[in-house]
Amino acid sequence: MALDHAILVSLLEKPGSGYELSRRFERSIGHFWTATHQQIYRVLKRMEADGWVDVREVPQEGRPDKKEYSVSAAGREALARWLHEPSEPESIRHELAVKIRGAAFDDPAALIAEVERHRAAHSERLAHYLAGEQRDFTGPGAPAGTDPGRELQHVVLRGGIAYERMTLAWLDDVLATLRRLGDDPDRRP
Amino acid sequence: MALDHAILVSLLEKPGSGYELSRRFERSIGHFWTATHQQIYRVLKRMEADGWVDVREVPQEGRPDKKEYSVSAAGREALARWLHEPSEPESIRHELAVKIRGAAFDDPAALIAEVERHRAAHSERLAHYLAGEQRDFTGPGAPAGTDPGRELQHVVLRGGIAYERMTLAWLDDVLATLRRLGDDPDRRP
DNA sequence: ATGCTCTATGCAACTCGTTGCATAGAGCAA
DNA sequence: TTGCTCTATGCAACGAGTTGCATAGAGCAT
Repeated sequence: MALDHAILVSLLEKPGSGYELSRRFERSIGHFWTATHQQIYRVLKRMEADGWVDVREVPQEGRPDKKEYSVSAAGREALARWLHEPSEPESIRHELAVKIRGAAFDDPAALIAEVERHRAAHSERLAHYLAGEQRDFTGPGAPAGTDPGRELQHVVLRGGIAYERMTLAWLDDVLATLRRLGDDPDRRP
Repeated sequence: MALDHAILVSLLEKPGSGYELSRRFERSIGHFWTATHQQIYRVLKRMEADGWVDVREVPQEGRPDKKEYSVSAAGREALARWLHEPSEPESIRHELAVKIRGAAFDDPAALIAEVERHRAAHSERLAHYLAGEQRDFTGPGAPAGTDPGRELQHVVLRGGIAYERMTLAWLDDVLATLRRLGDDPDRRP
């Protein structure tokens, strides 16, 4: 149940409404934790009932009013408790890997287009991460200083960048393998 | 619902019982798709009802009888259909990344032990993958030849190896960052 | 004898996550 | 004026995944 805690972290970085959170989960937080607006609204409601967050009705002009959530003292304690709990190393769920092994029982070459689509998506993500890094951390216009929060956000982003680079290299390896199998499945030493 | 297809792939590679599948999902398949025995038994039952797998009662000595499942023609077709469908690039869910960003609102240094635990686990996994690669693919005793199935299993394993290496390097980066923040959070330019 | 682990299968209850749909006012374009 | 998109919140139903428990015979150790 880490969505609760991901929301707490995001609200500590900046208070906001359910809608705003769902937008954030499509971008920065979403790079390492996804959630739909449905999940977010439901969890916010539960956390409000548990007293982990405070709500403030914010009237707006030209758009519907919103409920701005912020983390309460109890919420901070819940987060601290979770931070001190050990957690299991992630187990990956890589659908594409299942498809690649499954391709042995179908036509391996038919997977090439699919892998190329994935490669393009990861290439785009990498470009997006690198642009964000320039903008927020390493570029000339980026704020200077050594705020711990910023440094930690940066190291997480570096993880995303490393992940995308590794994935691109692997997908190239996969493509080369699929092409080799498609080329000449028979005449071979 | 890729668990269905992961099971089909595993059964095509080698028929087996629900119990055997759950063991496999702790090892080779489990490196990129996890499942408990509960899930596996339930999905096998559904796939049997849908005619995707055939069952054979196998009496055994010294241990309970088992049901050996194998993929039917309808199951192969279902797998082929899925292989030709496009799928979304994975969205990662990295709990540790949430914790790292959350550490800004607690004590960053308190996370060091946790990150070290993860590092040790990934290091062990890498060693396990490398041993498996030696045994099955690159070592002197490994079977020669260019079976497409083996080549595809190998490229998936190379992906696992690349992932673990990347993760280890990133965790070292994370540790260095956490130690830097713990060292001297005050006296700094 | 007693308890432990391993093989082997399964039910029941629960939480987590997804999908479809609904509401509602503002702004904008054809 | 009709339809589209954006902000903003939410219900209902379903499917995926987890956890706890139960059964049951074989082998092994104390």
